[in-house]
Amino acid sequence: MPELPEVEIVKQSLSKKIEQKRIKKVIIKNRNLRFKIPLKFEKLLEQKKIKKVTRFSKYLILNFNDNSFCLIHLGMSGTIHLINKHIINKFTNTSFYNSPELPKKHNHVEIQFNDMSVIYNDPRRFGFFRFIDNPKELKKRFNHLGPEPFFLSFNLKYLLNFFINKKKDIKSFLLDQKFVSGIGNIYASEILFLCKINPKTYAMKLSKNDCKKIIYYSKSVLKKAIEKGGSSIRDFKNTEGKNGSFQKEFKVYQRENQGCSRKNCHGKIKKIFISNRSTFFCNICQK
DNA sequence: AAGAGGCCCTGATAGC
DNA sequence: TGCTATCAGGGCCTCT
Repeated sequence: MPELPEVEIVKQSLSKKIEQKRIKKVIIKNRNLRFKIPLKFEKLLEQKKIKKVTRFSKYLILNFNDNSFCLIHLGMSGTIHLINKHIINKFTNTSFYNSPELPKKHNHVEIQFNDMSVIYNDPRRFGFFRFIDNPKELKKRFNHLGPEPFFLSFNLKYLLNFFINKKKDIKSFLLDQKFVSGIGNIYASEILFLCKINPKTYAMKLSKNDCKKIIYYSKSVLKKAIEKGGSSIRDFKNTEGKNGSFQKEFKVYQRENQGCSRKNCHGKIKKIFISNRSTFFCNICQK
């Protein structure tokens, strides 16, 4: 589910629901996520108060009052569910895992508060939870990541400089979190369509104007997706179980063989694979 | 150093 | 009905 806009939607609802609350209990059902959750993890979180919930790129960050953090990544299939206590009390006093509101399988992590519980579900287990001791450590975790499209540092000078002698396609760079962080496979195709740039174009071949368009549309696509509550393909819902609607705005993603939506373009949407990831583009207006 | 490719994992769907 | 193959929103690691 989760590129930057979907993670932002989760962040917004988590902020509303758990900020200023104290973690009462943490119950781990399956420690084998992307990185194994250490045995001491529960103790590190219990009794900590959540000062703020923030996000960087596709990472969720629980900021605790004592300046420690919990870093959460949703991988490919991670979802977060909020369950109110009055519901769970009908089922069990100790765990929310059996709530009928949850998926039946793959609920791995439960963080309990007085009045509610946060449940992490992840069938493919590509996501992770990590306790971070201090702000310096946190910063270190993000050291290798490029700017988000929204940052001022994601500017023309940065792109032109980055693309010098880069003999690799632009689609791969949009997915490369070291170059720009937060864009994933869906929005990469959507952004390049709006730019009218072929996804296989080598980065070093892009004009100044191409770079300007990439900057502009990276921001605008992500911003609009956030406004629409994210994209709900397969099972993405916000923590209250509501669907996003940006999937209705897709111009190319999952539109193979359909006509180009651009006025006066008679092109057809093609699907190709670039570094093993599906890539969609119009065969006419993207050259 | 840049770039290509494999791999982690489960589930949904397509094709026989 | 049930097999097998392929693909899915991500990112890390290794090899050349």
